[in-house]
Formats: sequence, C-alpha cells, structure tokens
Amino acid sequence: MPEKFVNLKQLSECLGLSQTTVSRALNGFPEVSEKTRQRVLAAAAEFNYRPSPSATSLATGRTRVIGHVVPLSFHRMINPHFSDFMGGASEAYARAGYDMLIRVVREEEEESVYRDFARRNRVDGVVVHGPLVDEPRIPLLKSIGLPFVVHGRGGGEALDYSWLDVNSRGAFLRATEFLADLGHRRIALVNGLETMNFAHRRRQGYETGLAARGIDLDPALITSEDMVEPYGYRATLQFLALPQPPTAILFSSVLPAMGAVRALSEMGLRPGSDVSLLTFDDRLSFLQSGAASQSADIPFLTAMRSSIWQAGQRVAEMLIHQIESKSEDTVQELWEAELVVGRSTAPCKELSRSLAKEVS
Amino acid sequence: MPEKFVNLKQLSECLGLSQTTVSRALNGFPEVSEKTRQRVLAAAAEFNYRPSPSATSLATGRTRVIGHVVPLSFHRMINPHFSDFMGGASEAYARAGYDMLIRVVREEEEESVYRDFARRNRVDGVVVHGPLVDEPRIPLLKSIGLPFVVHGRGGGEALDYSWLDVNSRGAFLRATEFLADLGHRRIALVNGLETMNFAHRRRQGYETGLAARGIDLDPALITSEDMVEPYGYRATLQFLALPQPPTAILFSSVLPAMGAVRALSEMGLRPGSDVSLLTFDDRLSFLQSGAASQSADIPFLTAMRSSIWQAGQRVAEMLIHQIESKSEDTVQELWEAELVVGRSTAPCKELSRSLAKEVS
DNA sequence: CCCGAAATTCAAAGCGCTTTGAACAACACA
DNA sequence: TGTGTTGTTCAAAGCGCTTTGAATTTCGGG
Repeated sequence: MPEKFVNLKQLSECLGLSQTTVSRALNGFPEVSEKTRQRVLAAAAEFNYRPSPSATSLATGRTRVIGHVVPLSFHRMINPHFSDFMGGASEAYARAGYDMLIRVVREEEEESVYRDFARRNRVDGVVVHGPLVDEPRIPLLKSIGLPFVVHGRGGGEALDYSWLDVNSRGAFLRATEFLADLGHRRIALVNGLETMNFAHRRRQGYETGLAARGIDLDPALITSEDMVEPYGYRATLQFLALPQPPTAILFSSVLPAMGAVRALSEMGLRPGSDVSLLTFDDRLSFLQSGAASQSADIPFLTAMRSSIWQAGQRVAEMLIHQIESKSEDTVQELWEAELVVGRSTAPCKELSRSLAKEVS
Repeated sequence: MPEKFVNLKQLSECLGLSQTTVSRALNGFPEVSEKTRQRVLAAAAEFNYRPSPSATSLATGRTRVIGHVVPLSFHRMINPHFSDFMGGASEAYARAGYDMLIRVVREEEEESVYRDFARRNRVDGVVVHGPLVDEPRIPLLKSIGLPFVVHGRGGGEALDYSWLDVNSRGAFLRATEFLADLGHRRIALVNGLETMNFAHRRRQGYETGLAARGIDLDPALITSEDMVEPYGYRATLQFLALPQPPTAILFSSVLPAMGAVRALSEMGLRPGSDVSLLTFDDRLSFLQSGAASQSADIPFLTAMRSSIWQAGQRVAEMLIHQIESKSEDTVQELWEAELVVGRSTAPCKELSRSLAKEVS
C-alpha cells in the first residue's frame, strides 16, 4: 500500500493559508511573518511534506542534479580511477543536497546528449571527464551555456573555463630526475593512453626530465595503454626481455605497478634492489588499508601522490559553487603531487657496481 | 550564447495543429492519421524538438530514472565490486533509455530518502545493494510501493520480492570440498563482512564443506572484514604465523587474494606449491586483461567465477521490466558460480610427504 | 481617530507536458 | 436527405510548484 503524501495545496488548505505564503515560508523568503513561518514549518514536518522535484524544477528551471556523461567505448564506469573520483564527487553532492546522474552514451550521441541536458534542465551542470589532447566537448559546452567543470585540462592554450588538474608534467619531471639522481640511466615509462591529455603531459615531464639529466630517449622503453594491472605485468616482462633492460620503471598508476610487482616476483626479482619502481598514485581507496598502523609504515611503493577521490570532491564543489553563484567567472586549480619515497626505489645497481670497481 | 529550443506549444503552432495532436503523434498513439504523423515527425526533427523531462514527469508521474541509494558509511562507491556492478547496470539503463541516479546518504536518512523517492516520482525504481542478514529496506520498500530489485537476498525466508543472487553457499561448499579432496585439512577462510548476507552464506557453505569432509572448524582460521587488498595481506601473514598454519586459504574476493600473493611472495613462498589459494572471483573488469592471449592461458588463481558486471546488467533489466510491465509478480534468479582451476591450488604438501613416507 | 507606509497575505498566471471529453469531418448506409 | 459510425482533431483541465501584481492588514504619527 503506497504511502499518503500531501502536496502544497493540501498543506496550505490545512493551514488556512494560500499556497504562495506556504511556499514562501518554506523557502525562507523574508516577507512572511515569523509566527506564520513557524506554523507552516510545524505543519510541514507533521504531514511530512516534501515538494515534488519535477514540479519544482518545471517551475524554477533548476533540478539539483549534476550530470556525468560516460562514453560507452571508454568503459570508464569500470575503472577504479573513475569510480574513486565519482565517490568523492557524490559525497560532495550529498553534502550540498544534489544528486548525481549518470548517462552512458554511444560516442556519436555525446554531443546531442549535452544539448538535451542543457535544454530546459535535465541537469544543472556537468563534469567533463578525461579530456583529450584535442577536446571538442569544451567549446561545445561553452556554446550551449551549460555549466561545467573539467577534471583535467584540454590540450589547447585557451584555458578560459573551470578546471582542476594535477601538475602531471611537473610530477613526472621530478620523478624522472629523482630516478636519474639515483644513478639510473635506463628509465622506462609505462604510460596511460596518450590521447588523454594527462598522459600526454606526463610524457612531456618524463622527456624533459631525461633531457635535463642528459639521458637519451629510447622509444623501446615507452608504452602507452589503458592503466590496468595486466598491462603493467606484460610491459614489465617485455622490458626485462630487452637486450639492455631498464633499471627503473615509471608507472602511470598503481594498478600497472602492481602488475609489475607480480612480474618481478615471478622472475625472482625484488622491487627496489633489482629494479626500481616509481608510480603515480591516485590514492585509490580500495588499496588503502583501513588499519592505521600501515600508514605509519614506510610505504612499499615510491610514488607521486595525489588523491583522485579528493579531486572528485573538489570538482563537485567547484561546479556547485558555479551553479549557485551564477557567476560567469572561471576557476582553475592546479594541484601538486607529493613525492613520497618508499621501498621500491634504490640506487642503480649497475652504477654502484661500477663505482665499487672504481674504488677498489 | 544558449541554444534556442522549441517547446510543444511552439511546435504545434508552426504546424497549425493542437498540442494534443502533436503530442499524440510523437508518442505513437493510434488515433492520429499517418499523414499528420509524418508531418509532425519531420517538423520535430527539423526544429530538434525534445520534450522537457520535468514537464513530462510532472504530467505522467514517470521519470525514466533508476535510483541507487548509497549509505555514506559503506563507502561502496569506492569499492571495485560495487562500481563494476554499476557499470553493468548503467549500460543496461542506457540501452533502455533510462538514467542512473546516485544518492549518497547518511545511514539514518536512508529510510526517509526512499520515502522521498517514492513520493511523486523522483525515480521509477531502485536497486537494493548489499542486503544484510537482517534487511530492513525490503519490507520498507514493499510498504511504500516503490519498485525495486535486490542484488543478493535478505536473510529471512520470505523471498517474495525480485532478486538476483549468486549461490554463495553452494560455491563455497564446492570450493571447500575441492580443497579437502586435494588433501588439505587446515583450510582458512578470509571472508567478507559477515553482517552482509552473502558473506554469511559463504561461511555456511564453508562450514558445511568442512563438516562433509569430517574436518573440525578452527575459529583461528576464519576472518571477516571488508574485502580490500591489504586485508588479504594481513590475514595471510597472521595465518602463517600460527603454530599450525593453514595449507590452503579461501578468499571472498580477488582483492584480498592479491594481498595474499604479495604476502607469500615477501615470505618467499609460492602460491600453489607452498600454500593453496582459492578465491571467489567477481570478474572485476579492471583486472581482466584486454589481450585475448591471456584468457587462453591457464589462469593464475583457482576461482569460483561469476561476473558482477553481468549481474548489474541483469538486475537493471529486471527492474526496468518490472517498471514497464507494471506487473506485481516477482522474479528470482540464482546464478551458479563456475569453479575454474588455475595454478594457485595443488595437493597438500604435508599429505604428500606423509604419503611418500608411507610408501617408502 | 484617520492616513499613508510598511508588513503580510492572496488570487491567478505560468512552467511544458499529457489526457479527458467533446467537436468536427468524412463516409457508408438506409 | 438524414443517421449512425469511424476516424481525426481540438480546447481545456490538470500535474505541483513558483512568482507576479494586487489586496489586505497592521501600525506609528499627525
């Protein structure tokens, strides 16, 4: 048996007031006397009154819903980086009284979906995920006037929209130099898909780092794929089979880095002492231990850290602020990743060996 | 510059028809002549007409949105099992023209949120995640008359609602017997949280399996926690430190099983030959390799397999069917997990040793 | 005690769609 | 020519809320 609900009309009849007054009392307008407001609030609570979202949004044009459009081909939903981001965002939405709407679309529908969203408010705004080096969604959204915040940046120089990004270039530059300073000369890069702008920037940082330390780029030491565990496993095995294997490997995510750990363990090699591993770490929640003791420990993997969960939270906040302030001005945030040294990096063995030789 | 859109009124004025006729032509009602329908369809396409979702849902009471309520405390969003399920569901929604709505709530709000959802349609139905042994949401949803499908089952015997579940009991029974038949007498269980009904059933299967093979239950060999990687790592180290360590370990998910692999590798032990590992495998997408070659291989972990992604898809389909058919009858599906033998299980060493002794 | 301003309250229109009940046209039949 | 039928179209009401512009009440001061 479905529950009984009162609507605004019934509520106002019970109170002997007009719908106008009741609506205003509920929405905190100033032109209603305090006495009436209290009466209305009490009655609303008693009858458990809730306004109908569709009616409200039809009347106001606002929905309190944020859209996330996910292209089918990317399968982003099933990617832990994506879902961690979404976890952070959804918590921020909850705090602000918003809902998250997810629409999976075929690539070619994407544009028309954004237009639909803009049309009399399916959502109040959208988050743009995983911008490409050349990102068409940004001009599109600007032209249709739908509020949006980008997680990452597009490739162009026109950054006149709101975004939040991690300084990928800087992080990979530092990481590369860090490894070079440990004596490594053959440093491999297990990158994400380089059509993604973030991966593109990571590569730039890596190349700049090598150049800064006078190391030649070796294309055989670079791979670019979707960041999953088996990818890291395969790439590592492949690198180790080279005539001149790398002594250090940089990873775009903890997932492929875990694959590398597996590969090394199968080959009887130890991370750190045998091959140095350094990874970008999005602080994926399901890999963090619940136990406090663990975090006090020296971490296993040396990593550039930046929480993607927090990024999701912040992007959501930025978008909600943009929507509610109705201001046209854009906000940009560039986060620095921290470089945390763990047990998976060590001075280059070959180098120490040759040093030892020199000394003796 | 925001785009221009036509609404139904403008469209019908252009056509010199009434809103009624246009609306009916668009929605495929029979009482409109074929000639007019074609004209209307053409005009709608030309002007790129899209009905306003809020207006439609205000008028019809249907929203084409499915709700997922996620308690904050569970942090399910950041759990790969959960997001894989959501990935499957969202694809099914997309195919049927539905959207997915996610609302993160504080535990104590949960009930009132469901009531709100039911109230004049915030959503057309909801999916119930992770039912507990004693699940209050089921009677609640039945009483408020909001369509729902449960992923899993509640603990009670009154199963008169729609659900889809994996036969956890059966799977863990088989797995336990399988290990016992390899000669293992000390089999540990790294279970999920046993307040969850699925974990409860897995434990039952495990206990039944032990009993069937005449093995006594040892509480020191059972743990119950959230299924993350570090949990498996810790649990394994803890087991191996026992005076009488287990020779085989059952895991509730690949994640803790991966932690176990890490632990073993650190101790210089090999899965299979030293300790047998057998895990429930939800076929988490981000752990599957994209390469076809890999799947032709013998898998590394011996596992009970059932795709949680497909479960999400199927649950979504069931719910949409329930909503669209408006029928009151419930549907239940119980899926069997397949037991796939990999390299992480082997006959019990101690047993072979004693057998060898006997022979000599 | 009355008047104008300020403080409250209200009736009604509108948001964009669906749907009811009636009107109208077309047609066959007597 | 009139009547009943069928096929098409329409005007208007309604979904539940917000908001405009007008009406009503309250109150301090002349």
